[in-house]
Amino acid sequence: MKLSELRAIKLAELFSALSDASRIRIIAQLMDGEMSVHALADGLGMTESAVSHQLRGLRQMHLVRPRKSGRQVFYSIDDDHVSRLFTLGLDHVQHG
Amino acid sequence: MKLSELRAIKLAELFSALSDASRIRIIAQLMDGEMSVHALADGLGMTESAVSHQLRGLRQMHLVRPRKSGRQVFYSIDDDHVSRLFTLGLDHVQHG
DNA sequence: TGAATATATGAACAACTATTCATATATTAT
DNA sequence: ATAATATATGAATAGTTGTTCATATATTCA
Repeated sequence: MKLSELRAIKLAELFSALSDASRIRIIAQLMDGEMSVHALADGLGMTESAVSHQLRGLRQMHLVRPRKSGRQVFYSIDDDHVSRLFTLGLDHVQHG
Repeated sequence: MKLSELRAIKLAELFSALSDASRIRIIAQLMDGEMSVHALADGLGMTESAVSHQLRGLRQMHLVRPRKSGRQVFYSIDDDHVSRLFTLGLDHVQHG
């Protein structure tokens, strides 16, 4: 398959966004519906700063989407591709 | 979604294996069929050592599979999950 | 306005990673 | 057995990354 260097980099960046256990756990939480940064941090036992830093990367890759409400920001899975990538990966890990 | 820490790590490791442009280009090449290490290195403009190092990681994550024939080793995509992950990711990058 | 809360961000540091170079192993041919 | 070829591997190094800590911005409440 012919793949330009630029596109290879973009694709690698996408998978990089999913290449960390903390981010995976964030996505897993969001699979059940949107959540605030605070709730995510609480649920995962991470500092809010660490979660916020990670959400930034996920946001930039369009894997999660923010919705601001008052002083809270609720994050959710951005689109269907993301949950499909996630569950497909999980499949591979489970009966790989 | 409830996800054990161990499973989160495994999933992150899977995506990590796809988180580098060189490895993505290797996979892209293999999408067309099996190839020797030498042919991969030639086609990608990488040293055979670098390719071999990367193939090791891909092999360990069961993303590619080796077939030894004489002194050559031909690599191919290990299973269907891999090509599906690859094309799904490509989808997201293209019309994301 | 001022205090409190929620999130974001920059800098710094430790941990990890991809490549290169040198070398090792394995297979084939002479 | 020796030389040549294909691949693999260990060590070293440069570059990248995730977390923490301190601080900044934004919003609500009194």
